[in-house]
Order: sequence, then C-alpha cells, then structure tokens
Amino acid sequence: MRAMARGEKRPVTVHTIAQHVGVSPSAVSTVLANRHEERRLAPATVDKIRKAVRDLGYVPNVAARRLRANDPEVHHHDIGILTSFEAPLFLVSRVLRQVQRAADARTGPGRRFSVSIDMFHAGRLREMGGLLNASRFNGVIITNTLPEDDAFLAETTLPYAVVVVGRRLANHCCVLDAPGEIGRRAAEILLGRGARRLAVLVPSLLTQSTAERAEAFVATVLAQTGVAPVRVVAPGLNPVSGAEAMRSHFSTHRGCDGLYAVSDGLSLGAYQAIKDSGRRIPKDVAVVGVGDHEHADFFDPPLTCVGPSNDAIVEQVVTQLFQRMNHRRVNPVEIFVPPSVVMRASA
Amino acid sequence: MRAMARGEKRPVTVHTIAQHVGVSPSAVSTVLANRHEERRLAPATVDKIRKAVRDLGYVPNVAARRLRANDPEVHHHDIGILTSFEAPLFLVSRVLRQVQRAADARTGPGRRFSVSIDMFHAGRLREMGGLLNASRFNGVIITNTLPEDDAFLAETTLPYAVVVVGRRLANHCCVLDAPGEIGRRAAEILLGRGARRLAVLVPSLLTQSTAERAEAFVATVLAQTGVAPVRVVAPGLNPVSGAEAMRSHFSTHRGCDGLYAVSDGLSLGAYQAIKDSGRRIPKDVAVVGVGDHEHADFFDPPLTCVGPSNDAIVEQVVTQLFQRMNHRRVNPVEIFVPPSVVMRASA
DNA sequence: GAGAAATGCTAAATCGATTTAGTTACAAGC
DNA sequence: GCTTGTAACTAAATCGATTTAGCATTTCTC
Repeated sequence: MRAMARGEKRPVTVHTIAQHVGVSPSAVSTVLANRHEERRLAPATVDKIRKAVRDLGYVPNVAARRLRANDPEVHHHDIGILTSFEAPLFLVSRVLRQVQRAADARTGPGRRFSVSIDMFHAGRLREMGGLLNASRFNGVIITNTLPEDDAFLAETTLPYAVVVVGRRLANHCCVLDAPGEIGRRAAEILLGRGARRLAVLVPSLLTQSTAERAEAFVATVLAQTGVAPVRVVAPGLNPVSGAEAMRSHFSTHRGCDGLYAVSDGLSLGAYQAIKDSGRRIPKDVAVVGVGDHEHADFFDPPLTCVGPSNDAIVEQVVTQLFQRMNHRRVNPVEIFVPPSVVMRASA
Repeated sequence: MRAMARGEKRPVTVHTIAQHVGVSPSAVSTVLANRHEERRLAPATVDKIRKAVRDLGYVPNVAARRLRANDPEVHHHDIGILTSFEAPLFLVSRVLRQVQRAADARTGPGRRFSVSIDMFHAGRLREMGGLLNASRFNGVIITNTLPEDDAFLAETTLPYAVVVVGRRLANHCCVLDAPGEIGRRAAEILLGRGARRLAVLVPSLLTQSTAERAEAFVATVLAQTGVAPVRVVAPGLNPVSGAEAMRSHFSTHRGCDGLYAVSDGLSLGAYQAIKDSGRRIPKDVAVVGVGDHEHADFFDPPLTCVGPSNDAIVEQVVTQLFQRMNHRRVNPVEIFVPPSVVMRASA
C-alpha cells in the first residue's frame, strides 16, 4: 500500500480520494479540515478517508484553497524578495524590513500584503516556478543575481511589478549605486592616507557589481599612481576564503599596505590574516570594506566602508515597487544612488 | 479618475474591468498577459482596458492564476520558514539551505517544492494570514517565537505539517536543545578555567530558550560556588546593546572575570566594552557565546561557544517536516538535541 | 404507528483568471 | 450574388477545494 505513495503518476485530489473510498469530495474535505465531528461523519468513514489520504500521498493544492478562502472585500498583494542562496542575508532582511514597513503603512480593511523571501540557486533564476506566468507574486524585488540570471532577465519582460537591485538591465526598473563611484572613492581613501602598494580582494566568481567596483578601483589607482593594484582572488565570499587568499598574498609578495575588499566577509578574513602576520590595522595595512556585514562597526578595528548606500537604495526600491504595483509607473528606469562612505578606524 | 483607485470598496476582478469597459473578461485577460497582438485585439480596446486597469486599481489574484496554471501532473509543495523580524538570520538561512537541499533531492517529474522565508512581527504570529486555514503552506517551520506566539501555538493545532524549533509545546512537533544542558556546560567551562566572578548577559526581552539558558547557568553557578552570577541586562540583542550593558556593568561593579552571553551579537558588543576598559580576553575576562553568529570563529579572539547544535537540530527539523508532509507522522513529539561545544580562544 | 429528531452523507455553487473553440460583422475576390 | 477570408471579439469550460442547503435513512418519542 505504502508503495503507491511512491509510484503515483496521476494527480491526487480530493476527488481521487473520494472515488477511492467511495464517498463524495465533500466528505474528504470535511475530514481534511478536521471538522468531521461537527459534521457528524461516521468514525469508520473518517478512518477510511484518512487511510486513503496517507496511502495515495495526497498533497493539498494551496492555490485552490486560497482561492476558495478568498475574501472578495480585500485585495491581497503578494510581494517576493528574490535572492540567490549565496547572498548575505543581512542585506536581504533590511530590504524585507523596509518593504514590510511600507506594506504595513498601506495595509487597511481592503488591502493586505504578504512579503516573503524566496531563494534561487545562483545562476538559475529562470527555473523558479511561477515567475513567468505571474502566478506567484504581484511584485518582486530581485537581488544578488549572477550574470546568467541577468542574461535571463535581459531577455524577459515580466507582466507585473519588478525592481532589480544592484544591476543594470535596459528592460527593467533598476536601482543601484552610481557606476564607478564606489571603487573610485575607496581608492581615494587609501591613496589619501599615503598607502602606495594597493591590493583589491575579490571572490573568484564576480557579479556585475563586484566586478565594477574592482574595475573602478583598479582604474583609479592606475590613473593616479601609474601602477595597477594587485588583484588578490579568494575562492569564496566568506572569511575563511579571505584569510586564505591574504595569507598567500603575504607569503608571495612584499604585501600590500592598503586593501579594498569587495565584501565584508572577505575583510573579516583579511583582518585575521593581517593580524596573524604581525601587521597592524591601519598602521601597516589600511583596510576598506563595503558595509555588507551587519556588524562592520564592531570589527576590531571598526571597518571603514565605501559601498552602496543600502538605506537609500532600499528606499528607492520600495517606492518604485509600490508605484509599479499600483500601475502608476510602468517604464524601465535606472536609478543611481550615491555611495555611502563611513570612515571608521581601519583606514 | 485616479481618485477611484483610492476609494474602491468592492473587489476589482477581470470581470469588473470587463463590465466597466464593455468587453468580455477574455479580452481583459488577453491584455493583462500582453497577448493582444497575437489575438488581434483592436488597439483602441487595448488602451481602454489598460486605462480601466489603472483607474480601478486592479490587483491580480495570484491564487486564481496559479490554480488555473496548475499542471495536474505535478504535486506542488509550498514550504514556509516562519521567523520573527527581530531574529538573527544566520540560523534561518542555515535552515533554508538544508530544507532546500532536502527538497531538491526529492524534486522529480511529479513533485516540486518551493521554500520561502516569511517573517512575522515578534509576538504577532497569530495575525499571519492563511496560517489557520491552511491556504498558504503545505508545511511550515516556525522559529524565533516570543512567548505570545508560543501561547498562540499552544492553543492551536494546524491542519498541516508544522515543526517548531527551539520551543517546547505539547501539541506540536518540537526540536530543541536538551533543556538545561547549555547553561550548565557554559558555567562549567567558565568555572573550570578558574573564573569566580561570573556574569550572564541577557536581553531584556527573553524568549523561552534564552530564559532557560540563563536560568540553568545561574543555577549551576549558584550550586557550585554558593554565589549567583550577576545578571547584566541589555536593551536589545545587537552589539550596541551588549557594549552598552557591559560598560555600565564595569562602571558599577568590580567587573566579572567570566561572562556568558546568550546571543553572539551581545558577545560582540561585550568584546568591545571589555577591550575598551583595558581588560584582555580571556585573561581578564573569559567569554562564552552561543554560536548563533555566522562568523563567531572570526571574532578577535575567536569565540568559544556553547549553544544549540544547529546542524543536528536542522537535520531533525527537516526529517520531521518531510515525514509529516508525507503523512508518515502526525503526533506531537519533543526531540532533544545535545548542545554543541566549540572551544576557541575566548574561554 | 405517526411524527419528530438525529445521523450520515451528497449535489452543486463558488472563488478569479485563462484559454479553446467558436461567432459575428464586414471586406475582398470571382 | 456567393464564397472565402480576416478582424475583433465572446461563451463556456477549466483548475481543486470548500461549504451550504438538502436528501435519505434510521432511531426515538408519545
């Protein structure tokens, strides 16, 4: 019997179960909702239905339930925040909080919102179900995409509200930091405090935004000193990768005296490698991060950051999203937000 | 005209729009899906429909769309991870990853999964829409609840798969660390290295699990030394709160030489306060955290942690969830997981 | 033994959007 | 004048679960 649950090919609905047991769908539904007592179904029938539910491997269709449970007095808005698994969740949760705040402010008797974070495998956004036929969300915020995902988005126009964060795509509403600004400011800070042997710490898999930051940094340093900074490549985005990459940097080079890391996870690893090598921050090596770690201000020493101004970006994102969900705006736009510079003790 | 969008009282569906414009719902649907060219709708009609959609403030019903788009060959499972806004996300993301892995392994031609994180305002889980009538999820993992949420759950039995993490509730499947163990082990570690003036750092709003850890810690210290540890209360869970609380502790007491912080955000703040006061870790003050921060191993010095064994908990949670979604298990259970002890440099 | 009450179930409508298989009106072609 | 073609639409079925009103039986009451 149990084996059937594995081998089922055809859909199992309340109707299937009803047929199997020899009752009506109403009876099945009653049992599924645990209302068989108040509706006086015979205990034997209840048991038979329960058994069939188990044996046939029934999975309720939530869409059908929700449609049925629909209250026609309220409009329900489903908002999705789509991000890849590999992303730092802290930023995503900032977005969520702000979206939720905006949603709460707009919630009323005839209007409800639900906001959820949905993750996709990096580079496989296109496989996410319900995106294309608009059957999952009324509006989405897409972030932390890989180039494959960007390519997918570039050739797709979705028939509902979409805001893309941190990427430039001609056919979408995009909110991102002003191109080139971040890398340039980071370079200026390090050069400004006298560092001359500069390095940039990047992950091996670059996104549109990390690539651009690194590029602008390199270009600025090259323009101002005539020497390109060393490019230190870490296998991943986490501190372990950052520490590893920096240790190998120190063992093969004389070692930099100014470092820009395109993610704070990498900075944190770099901190350890720098301190372990006997160098001090910022005296021997000045470090600039980007501010994508929740507690960059509690690193030791607190991390100077030049990165996207997250609050400003999220504010724009939320505004755009709600305007688009209200059909107040439809055309693609690019919105540039100036970078955020937070001077702390590390540079 | 625009004003109508604000004032609408009744539902706006494709049918409403059709009536308003004087066409059939089919025409409206065609325009909404941007398929009016291939289906040869007159441009003037398209414009009229578009205008009505805007003016009436139409919001598509995603449940209806999804039901219609349903492929009867596949069973779709919606899994929700429910957490409060205020919680550290690192744990949630671990849960998500593991659930996704389990889901990916079970995905096949007739079976698809989607996993999303949904947040509720702490203490207001009961207000989350669709929870009670099972119209949102096929299964949920609930975590980071406040006592109000626990009370709600204790009196509610949901008609689908539910796993509660880190709380004890008689009517649910609960996975959590063995009660009392964590606080006891933390105390033993600090006492074992000779610390005698102990303190426990807690947030002002305690959850079931943080309260229990603190209590067991106090009880163990009291039993072994005859003196209860000082209770340092921080306003929140973040480093700023932790630092503030510890600074005030150092200014009014002689100061502890062993500290247990019930969340790593607090530990990070405590680190700063301890170092700023000229004390060294662990020589002057030994610190034990819980391991709920992604990078506790990159704190300076790396944080010794006694806390729930997250991997083990998540593994149990995922197993239970899928068993329950398959109707292979239905009864409430309590599953205790032994604590994880990671000795690093801070104690 | 007639009527009332309880028991145990079912038929059919409903939620909102989409799509398939038409239908109607009008112009073009012979 | 009749067929053919095309432009511009519509009617109705459909997705799956739930619920309301109602229909048979059986049991109870006097």
